Amino acid sequence: MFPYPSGAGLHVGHPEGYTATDIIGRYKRMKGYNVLHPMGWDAFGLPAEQYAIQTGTHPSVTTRNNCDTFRRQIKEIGLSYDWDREINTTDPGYFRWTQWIFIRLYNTWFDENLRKGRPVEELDIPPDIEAQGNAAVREYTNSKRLAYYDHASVWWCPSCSIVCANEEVLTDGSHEKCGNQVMKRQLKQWLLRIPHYAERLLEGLETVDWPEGIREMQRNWIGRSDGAEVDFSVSGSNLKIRVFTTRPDTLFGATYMVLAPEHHLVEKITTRECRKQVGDYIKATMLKSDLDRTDLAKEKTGVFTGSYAINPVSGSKIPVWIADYVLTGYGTGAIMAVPAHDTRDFEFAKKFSLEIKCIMDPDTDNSTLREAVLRGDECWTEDGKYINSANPAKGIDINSLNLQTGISTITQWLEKERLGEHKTNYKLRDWLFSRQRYWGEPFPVIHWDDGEIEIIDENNLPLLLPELEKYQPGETGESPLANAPDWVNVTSRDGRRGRRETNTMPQWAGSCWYYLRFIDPKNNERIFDPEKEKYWMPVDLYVGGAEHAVLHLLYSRFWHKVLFDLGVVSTDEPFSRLFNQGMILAFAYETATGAKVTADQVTEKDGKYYHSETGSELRQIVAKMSKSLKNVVNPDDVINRYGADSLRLYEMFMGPLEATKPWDEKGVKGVFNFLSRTFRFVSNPANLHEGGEDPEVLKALHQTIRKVETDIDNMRFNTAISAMMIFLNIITRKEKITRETASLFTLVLAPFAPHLAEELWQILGNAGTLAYEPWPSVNETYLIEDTYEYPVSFNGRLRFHLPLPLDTPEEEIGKIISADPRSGKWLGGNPPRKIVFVKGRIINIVV
RNA sequence: GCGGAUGUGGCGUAAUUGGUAGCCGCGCAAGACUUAGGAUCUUGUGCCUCAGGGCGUGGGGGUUCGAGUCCCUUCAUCCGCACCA
Repeated sequence: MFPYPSGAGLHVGHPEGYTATDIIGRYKRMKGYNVLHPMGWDAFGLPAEQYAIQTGTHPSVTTRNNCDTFRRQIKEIGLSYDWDREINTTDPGYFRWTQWIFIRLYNTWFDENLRKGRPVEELDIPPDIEAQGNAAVREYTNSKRLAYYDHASVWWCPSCSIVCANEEVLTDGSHEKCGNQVMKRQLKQWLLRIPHYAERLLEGLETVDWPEGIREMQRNWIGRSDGAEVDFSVSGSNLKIRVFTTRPDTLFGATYMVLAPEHHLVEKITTRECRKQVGDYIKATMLKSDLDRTDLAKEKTGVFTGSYAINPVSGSKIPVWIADYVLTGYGTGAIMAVPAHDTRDFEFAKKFSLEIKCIMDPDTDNSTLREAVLRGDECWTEDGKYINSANPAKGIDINSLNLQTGISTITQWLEKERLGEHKTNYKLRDWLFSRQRYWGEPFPVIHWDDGEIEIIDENNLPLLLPELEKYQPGETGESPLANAPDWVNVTSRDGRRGRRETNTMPQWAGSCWYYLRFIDPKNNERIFDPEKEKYWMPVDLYVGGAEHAVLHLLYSRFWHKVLFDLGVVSTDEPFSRLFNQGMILAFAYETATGAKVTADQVTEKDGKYYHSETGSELRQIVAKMSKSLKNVVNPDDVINRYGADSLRLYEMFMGPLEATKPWDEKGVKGVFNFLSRTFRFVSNPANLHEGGEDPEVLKALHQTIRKVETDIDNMRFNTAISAMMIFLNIITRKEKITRETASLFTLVLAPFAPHLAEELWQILGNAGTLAYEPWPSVNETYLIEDTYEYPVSFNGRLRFHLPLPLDTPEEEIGKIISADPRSGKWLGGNPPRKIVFVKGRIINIVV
């Protein structure tokens, strides 16, 4: 995953994944593969803009400087990127195509029958819409587009005058940048209809080689749930309240209903007597943040509307309440409450003394619990046998059925009676796709004064950002782009007036498709050459942090599927294999009062840590690297002290790539020692000879080649390095190896420590670079063993070792063991009861 | 609460996937070389030990000739999600 080039430069966490793919890239090249290993910059984003507000420096200047720093640092690490393919999301030659994709989204609708996106030109307009004229047709078309413009409720930070993404709002409802409370606000926004692709996004997860945890997180985020929608009529009116439930089987236990405070029927059904309390409650709800509303520690709240609904199966009158535990954005924004069999409804019913009617005899051995459930004193959400669940007059009876058959029986009945229908719901919501910022891709959109939205012709892309005097956002929720009237105001040839869209796209936009542009980064005619796309896609290996588990990886998959439906790309999924590298933590030190101390001011003595100047004792903690903890490790410092190869090697030697692990400079010293010893040994002519190679060295060499190649294939770089260390220890003991062996070992080391390996390659008298030398092939004949040192155990306890030819027949083992003088002690004069012999593994004697 | 993962020496970790627990590295100890060592090299290093051995992979139980690995149970830590009906 490409980085956001921050002003702070790289920390040692960045090169972890980069080194891993670099090793694989170099190794695969040696194996003869054509490798696409590129790098670029996800360079739109808020920090450069905040800096512009403070200093007036144009974000492009800040961005360029930051990219220069990142590029320099990455080059110093020796990452073998193809720099001809470098891309930058802020480059007009790049974001022109981001805008192009937006236009594609705008001009696409989702065909539910074919389950794919199609151009809006292919959208059938229903005759009754057609008959209503152009405006109706336009509205209908807009309601189908994957990108649409509408009112949306967004987080707003009044202190920064800026809209915040959900992830920028902390748990206590404050803005992470300034600490002030954010509020909800209605603004006209661009949204993308990602939920249309929910099912496709779920299905695709089954086809990719991704970590199970990430796939599960995406499934949870998409949040498919199957159930039914059921209509409840309001007593004394012809209004109907539709609810969504995953448990239609508990309909007989529905003793009240709850609407979300924002539900459109609330006003209509609230009786005059209840108007004040309902109004007050709605007002109070609006003031609460979403986070307050979902806080489980808080008691449930709600008020009665004064109206009753009719339970469609039992015919009984049940009260209708409003409560903020029912969310407006999910399902129908209304529920039937079954307190006996839903924990949330149970809590609510207890608090407001509502009826709790048990309709299921629980499957449990706990008789106290069972009786409590039957009395309505406890809540039961699992399986059992239905009771009180029949209404002969309506022809429905599910008594004595279990949960699974109960759900299907009652759903079929509901559909037959036209009271409801089977329904699948998703948690996934429309994606809020615009931000009130300057430093992002401008939307290629004009809003004409008559309300029409016009998309700029794609031949006129890119639409560039205007130059600004000030980057401060407007007071009213307008983007800083509103400060550029010459840019914003447009007049058509026929005199029609309009304004350009002043929102910009979120940072996700550029990163949603960057992997595609690497295929053909300089193409000015099209987004990429389709032939090249077919050649390279899908991405064979995508390495990045788990923090992008949902957002980036879900958004990318969504865009990719739309592009696939439109025939722009040739694969349904973009990333065949995903690997998450673990986070690198670092030691931090703090004084008794909690003040943080940088590592260079810490002295270690007898396992304790002291401040170098004050001498006071410090506490060592392991934590994520951050400025506030003063524990950020800069790769520049590591390179200055130990060299780039040591940095690379330690990044990989620390532990498994997927593990979270703490950075420890002592560990860098370990791999530095290994590289130094390698250099001293191989570069010393006294250690090299031209004769035949010692068979033990040959065997060790070929074992090492085998181990390193299988480890690279499995992304287990830590054990590959360990194998090379073992080989060095062996040849150091042998004191002399052939020049040939030294060269082959150098090639094995090359993907990990390319700088040192090149140096050794030349010292060994080889021509040119080793970068394109073929990877050494394993000669199996050197690996064949004829004897094996068997561990001999008695009752599973290892007692001694016994070297035997590998072709020793099993029948002879007993004799050999009995004949061994060491056996007597463990046999204790008895014959072995049983001998377990596993060829080439172990011998175990049961006494 | 739900979901995912992880628990192995003083530390980072390894273990042919049911077959010798602790490879490799750090640290530590002793020694060599040295004016010197935060350089280099050698040796040792899980714990206990009456020196024969015993005990050891978070705890308890089980399967097996044999368990870090499989099963049951329990505890702890980390990461996600969280009133989604």
